[in-house]
Amino acid sequence: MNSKIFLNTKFLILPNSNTTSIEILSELIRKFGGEIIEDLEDLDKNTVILINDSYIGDSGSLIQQDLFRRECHVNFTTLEDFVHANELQIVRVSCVSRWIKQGAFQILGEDLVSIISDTGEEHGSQTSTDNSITDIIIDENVPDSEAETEGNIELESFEDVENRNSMQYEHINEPLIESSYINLGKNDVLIKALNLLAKKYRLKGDQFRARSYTLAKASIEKCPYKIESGAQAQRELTNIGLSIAKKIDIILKTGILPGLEEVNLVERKLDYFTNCHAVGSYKAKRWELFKLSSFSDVVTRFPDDFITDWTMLFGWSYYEDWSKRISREECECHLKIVKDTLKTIDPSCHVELQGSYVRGSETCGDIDLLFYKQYCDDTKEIGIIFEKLVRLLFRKGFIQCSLMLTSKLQETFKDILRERFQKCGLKYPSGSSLFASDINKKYYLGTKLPTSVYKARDEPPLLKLKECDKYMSLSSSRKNENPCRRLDFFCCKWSEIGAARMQWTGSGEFNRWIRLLADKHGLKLSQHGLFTREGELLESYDERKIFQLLHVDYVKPELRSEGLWQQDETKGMIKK
DNA sequence: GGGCCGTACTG
DNA sequence: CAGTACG
DNA sequence: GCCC
Repeated sequence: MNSKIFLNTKFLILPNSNTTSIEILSELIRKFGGEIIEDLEDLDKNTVILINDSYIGDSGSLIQQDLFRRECHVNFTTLEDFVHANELQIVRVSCVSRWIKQGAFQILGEDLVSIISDTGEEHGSQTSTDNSITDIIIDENVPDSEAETEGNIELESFEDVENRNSMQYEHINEPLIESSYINLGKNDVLIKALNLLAKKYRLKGDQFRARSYTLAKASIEKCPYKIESGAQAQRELTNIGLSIAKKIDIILKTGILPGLEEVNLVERKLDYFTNCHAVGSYKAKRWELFKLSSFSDVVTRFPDDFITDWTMLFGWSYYEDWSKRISREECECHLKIVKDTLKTIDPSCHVELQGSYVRGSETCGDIDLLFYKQYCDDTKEIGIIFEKLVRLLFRKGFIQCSLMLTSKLQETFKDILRERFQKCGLKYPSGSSLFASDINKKYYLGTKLPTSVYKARDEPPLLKLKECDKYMSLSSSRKNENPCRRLDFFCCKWSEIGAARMQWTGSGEFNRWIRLLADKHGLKLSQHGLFTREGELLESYDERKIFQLLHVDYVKPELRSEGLWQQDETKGMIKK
């Protein structure tokens, strides 16, 4: 019944395609036969350029050009040339929903967008005057300043947000609604909305409100039937209260996710920053407050931030590589290399994969390795092995960078560090220590396999650096080279192997759930074991015993990923 | 109205 | 101590 | 924002 109205048509979405609603649109385009491209190399003469409506002014031309260029994930000038040479059509993204609705791919005159720079000159200065009155600025600031001045007592009601935003962005929201022809899963719209709300509050630094939305989302994900009303959800599911119930009603009624569209430029900036290692909501908020929107902005304005938190240099350098997923096979190759070198240092030291790998994930975000020695409860000993191991693996070219140092290792890595500092115009702080301890119980590393051992599939990163930040990038781009991976070393005492495996197997949500459960029993659980409130050890060696002491059936690692472990414990999901 | 996981490392 | 990170 |  779905005609392939976009068959043989490629679409390039600008300024970027990594916002949630654009992702949904992309799915739709693919579903109706179209192809979404990310790179200019894939452009052809029939490619249609889609422009996010929030960058299109009343007259149908591009507004906020300098911002647009900065947000652009492709080189805008190159694109412009190609567009002019091949007379490509440039259309507002909101047309997609109309095409699908009408079942015909037909571009009308009013859909077309002009991207021709009025001045023809370089971007940069021309924006300051006109933009103060453009709708973008207004859209962005009104909701936020309001929320701020309300002083956190009563947050803006959902209805308010809807009134502010739905008018302007109805066309963007529209395709999410009429799911008659969009075959989304039963509660997918709700799940997506709650996920966005969680993300929004996490970026704001409101971890608890964010967590509430995460838990509510989990409840709905596990709900086997379609939710018909907010009241029903509140009645039958846990972690859904009055406020979320109201939101559910609005979404069910209108299909809109009010106030959640990508139009919020502030959130997008925060998101760009916080996806860099060592940048959390605090730093991101501060930078955003100073109107910075790229790492190159930050390095000019607050160079000290990069000196004190130098690991950001590597977060920046590997921003794209570290957003890529890793195959299980590649995880095993990383383990083998570490294991082989470990053997030459201390053959009695063991190392094993943990994290999402042991939970059986198809792909992993990073690689977690747990080290221990039989009968050895001295983690210092392993800390010393770590240091040697890191040095050897760096010399072999496997380790690219370390986000944790000791005095010896600062010496080992000093050339790389100096190069990175200088690359972004900073002076290497040769007098100061970039480490706090001389024996670390864990290491965060960047590692890369030689292609002779394993070649990872060439996939686009999930996150892209802005054009102006790319000069620092060490990500593998399209070279015949593997991406750099995040690899973590952890260690544990032999006597704590059970509790440690529990911790490092995760998931994070599973850990929080079972620790909260321990707390309800008046106990405390950590990677060091299960303890009484007074600190008396109950169990740390035998993982199954820990489960027993908490009165829960053993949960297989495969069931410890988000949302899977409470299958026998329906109370967690459905109220009784 | 207070709690929301518990720990390691950095400055 | 706060901030960031790890599962 | 939810739960006790």
